[in-house]
Amino acid sequence: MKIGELAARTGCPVETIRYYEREGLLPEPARSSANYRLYAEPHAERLRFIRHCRTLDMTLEEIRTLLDYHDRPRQPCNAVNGLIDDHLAHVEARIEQLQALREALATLRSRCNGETDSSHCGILQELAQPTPRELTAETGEPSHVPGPHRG
Amino acid sequence: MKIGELAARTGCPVETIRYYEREGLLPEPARSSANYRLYAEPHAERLRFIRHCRTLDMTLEEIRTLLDYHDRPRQPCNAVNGLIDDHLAHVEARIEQLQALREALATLRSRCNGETDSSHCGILQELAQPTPRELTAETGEPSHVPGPHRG
DNA sequence: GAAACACCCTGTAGCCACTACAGGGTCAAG
DNA sequence: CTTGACCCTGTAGTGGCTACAGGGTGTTTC
Repeated sequence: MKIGELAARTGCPVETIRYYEREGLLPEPARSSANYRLYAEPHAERLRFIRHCRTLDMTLEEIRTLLDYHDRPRQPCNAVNGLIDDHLAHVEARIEQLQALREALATLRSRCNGETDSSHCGILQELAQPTPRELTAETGEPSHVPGPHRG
Repeated sequence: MKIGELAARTGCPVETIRYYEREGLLPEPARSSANYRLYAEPHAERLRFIRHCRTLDMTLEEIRTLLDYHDRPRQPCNAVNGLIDDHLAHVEARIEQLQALREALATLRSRCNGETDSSHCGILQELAQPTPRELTAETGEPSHVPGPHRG
């Protein structure tokens, strides 16, 4: 099958498939006489594996590691457990951060008393204050889970 | 004060201050005879405002909008409320996504039965399956809140 | 007065995981 | 023979920084 069909079957954009190939996550497929990429079922399976991991917000680096275990199955799988555990910890840490954020935003939101003139807006006044310590504090290891702004 | 002192006072790295200036969030300060940036207290206040917003995971674009209200205070502040509400909604949506993610990861984690050989690892087998619909589904508007991987 | 050092400057490239072109080739249908 | 859908490579852009390279400035110390 050509790249468009693979894309349709897996729900992964064509450009992203080529990107994964450049990144070495997908092997280079065969080519037709017109230099079109020609994929078979194993490619589709591997791509589904990658996309499944991506919906779990794993980095490409983490996925590379998992694919490595997948490709060389004689290794012990403890490291797979460890990778998942670490990732789970990252996600949980990020949830806690975002919950604190939600609290802070809700408090902020309650500052506005309905003045029509933004020079008296409590939200803007609050934001002009230095950031409270509990939001500034380093939370140990970096979380590696993105925040609220994604396409 | 020079840029290093401003950085120390606000906890914002020097490079980031220059970046905010390039982005038009901080006005261009006066310069010394040696072409060093010279800041005064209003610059520090504005920078604290920006950093406070950033700890609330607002985008620079959102912050630009808020600064606009801050700078031209005769405008009504309803839009400020709206911006905060929208942002809060993004954060809440992202929390829900991450909670679903946590569930999925926990389920995945439970798949490993302790086999020593990764060819029998239930986690890898599970990941090789197509992504379940509930994780694939489009959730309406994009969330714009980052996921679990951040420095 | 010179050397060491901390600080400052500009400009550019890198990070991640894509996404979006530009500029071209291929192929089947009408 | 032209339209249109698909494919190719390569490059640049996204956000919010971060990290240089390659230079200038200013104070301190020998």
